Amino acid sequence: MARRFVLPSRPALSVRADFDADLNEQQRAAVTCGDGPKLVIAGAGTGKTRTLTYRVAYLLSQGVPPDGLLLVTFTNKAAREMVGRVRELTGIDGPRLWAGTFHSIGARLLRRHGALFGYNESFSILDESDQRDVMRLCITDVGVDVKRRRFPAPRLLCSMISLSANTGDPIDEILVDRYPRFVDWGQEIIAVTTRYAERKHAANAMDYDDLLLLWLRMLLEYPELQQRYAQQFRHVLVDEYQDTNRVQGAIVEAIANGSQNVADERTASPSSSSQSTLAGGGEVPARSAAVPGNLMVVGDDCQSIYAFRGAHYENILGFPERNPGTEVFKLEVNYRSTPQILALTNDSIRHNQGQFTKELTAKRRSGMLPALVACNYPEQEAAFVAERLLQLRDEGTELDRVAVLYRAHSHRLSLETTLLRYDIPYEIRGGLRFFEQAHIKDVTAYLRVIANPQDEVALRRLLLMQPGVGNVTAERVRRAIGTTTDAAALLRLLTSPEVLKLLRRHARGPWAHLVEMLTAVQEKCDEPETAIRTILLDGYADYAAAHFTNFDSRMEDLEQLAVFATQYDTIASFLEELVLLGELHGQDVQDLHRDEPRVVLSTIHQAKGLEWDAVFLIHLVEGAIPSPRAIDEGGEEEERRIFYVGMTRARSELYLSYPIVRPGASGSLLQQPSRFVQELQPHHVEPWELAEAEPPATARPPRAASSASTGTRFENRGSASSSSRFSGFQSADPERPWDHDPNVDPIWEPD
DNA sequence: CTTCATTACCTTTTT
DNA sequence: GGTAATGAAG
Repeated sequence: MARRFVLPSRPALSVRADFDADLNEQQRAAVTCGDGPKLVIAGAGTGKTRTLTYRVAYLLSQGVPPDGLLLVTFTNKAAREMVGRVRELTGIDGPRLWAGTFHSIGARLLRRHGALFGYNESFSILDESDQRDVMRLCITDVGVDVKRRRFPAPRLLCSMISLSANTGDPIDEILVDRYPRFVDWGQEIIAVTTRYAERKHAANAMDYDDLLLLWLRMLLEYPELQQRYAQQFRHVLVDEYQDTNRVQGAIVEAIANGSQNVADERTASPSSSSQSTLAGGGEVPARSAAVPGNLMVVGDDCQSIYAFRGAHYENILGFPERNPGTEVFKLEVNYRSTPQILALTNDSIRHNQGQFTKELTAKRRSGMLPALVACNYPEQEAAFVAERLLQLRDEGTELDRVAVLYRAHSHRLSLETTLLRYDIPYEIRGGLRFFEQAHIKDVTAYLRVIANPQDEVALRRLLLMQPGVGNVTAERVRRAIGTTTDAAALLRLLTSPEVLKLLRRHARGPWAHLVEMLTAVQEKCDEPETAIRTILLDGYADYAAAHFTNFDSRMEDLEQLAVFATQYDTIASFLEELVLLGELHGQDVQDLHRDEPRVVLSTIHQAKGLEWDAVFLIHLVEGAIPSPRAIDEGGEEEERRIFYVGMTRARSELYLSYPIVRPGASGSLLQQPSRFVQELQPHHVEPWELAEAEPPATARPPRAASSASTGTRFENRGSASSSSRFSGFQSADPERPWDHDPNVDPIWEPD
């Protein structure tokens, strides 16, 4: 028997947090509760983040060591902010908290334990376009007779696989449910996806889903690891739990309940249960919930908007049943929005069934009624937003405290051109990601090949950039090289006679240059910034000049990439951040230059968790929201939740607008306002009437407007800011958007 | 074999 | 506007 050694309990930290003064009663209850499973239902604007950070601070103050906490957030940015806040509250200098997204924590653990699944610690992480590249190769590998009938595009195949991974349903089931038109291709699709897994594995590369799946497999198939992490992470906290999927739910429950489950897992043969589960899909096994651990999940079922990527609404709804003894906390005091906005959002979400009952009450003072603005055309809607933005700025609301939100990226197009015309500075969130642009991927491909010499995707990218090298040569080179885990060995292979003889004569000069560049990068593998600058100076700048029309802006991007890279000590850590941290645009890079306040343009999805003084929700028409394609996925209720999330971002002013006419090539279509707008009780909103000022004599009177231009201005009747008037469109460019389409008939009549 | 041009098809939301 | 598949010229 081992000797018994008792560790003294750690001294409590000097915590600056005032748990009495800083929190309301509901928050304090959640922050200071004891052990066991906890579900915190935190309505929009009720101080969810505050509660979570104070909970962490509280646990630390109770002597829980920093690395005994696992804090899972929805974005890495949120994790950084929370850790910073905890640092302020506890006075701990850089607590070694495990905080991050599921994906980044998964990556961190798999760097350590990936060998269990045949990966080494320098595995690459594939983004979506990498996945598509691999998938395209797999289709040719399998030799699908694409001509016979339309075979799903690589992009579709990737989303099938991803959906299968995140829901746990096997591919053929996914086909039947979501892609019935491809059911006939079932055999081939399975062959291709199998090949995809092989290629990925051979490249020592994981995709996003692997970071979750392999993490879960690690816990389920290796009970000693499960036990180890269950003992280390005595407290698991999960934010935005309503948007977790089955795999993520299983991961946290496996950790939180690991110490108890170990006995079960050992008796039940682990290989039989878990392998079948994960290899081919199938059910994620129901966790045996004998003695639940310290798992606190925080979320708002009303804000679950990620079903499209496998978010499992049941995770949060069924949490109390799955975890007996769950204590449920509710945060219902809203600090964000005015009572008027809250009344409207409560009214809207009431139309959903199946949710935890809660009624948010407002803490803030009374404000203006939310505005309901019917517009003729998208361009008029955009002009309204632009004019109102200028007014708000005049009234003292800076543009960076305002956001314009929409359901889909495409809805912002007319707005963007209008803002340019008005010279209103704006910032777009999302859309194409920084690191997914071709020139960024080109440059990082050099780094990837050095960091992970097996990275076939990156190597292939480099090869195809070489003159005289195409698909066929690239594939031959890959075969000739085989697999190496050593960068130096790879460089030697690249210059070996076997490889060189595959090249055409005129390709050999550039080839030598490629190898030189890679060698230079290898020498700089501890200085990502220098490595990037070397690549740029040694040749990529020339390549870009020859291949891109907008050479200048691309080089600026790359310069910013180099600046960003200064934060990292190694190429490996730099690359990992880059892939997992999607949003580089907004915060980290561009703000270096312009510090002028800018209005934010964003999808509702990306606005999650944020707030602004004034929010415009635009394009609220049937066909846009709810999105027709979404009806058979998350369903109407999820779309209503998206609408709800959008509205609840607003602190003081909320504008709901919709264009009535959709101009099209073959004439114009009349559109209905979104059902979510129509179902609102009228007394919760104030209709604003748009009327256009008489145009300058030089311009032709707009046809559609002629019927509506009885008044020359709109008024926001009785609102707090009624002194300001909508001044019409005189300042607009003479080239008026509604003149573009002479086929448009004035089919809209004001009532 | 590579490269360029032309075609058809789609574009909800993202780590 | 963007990507993917196809065909034709060098």
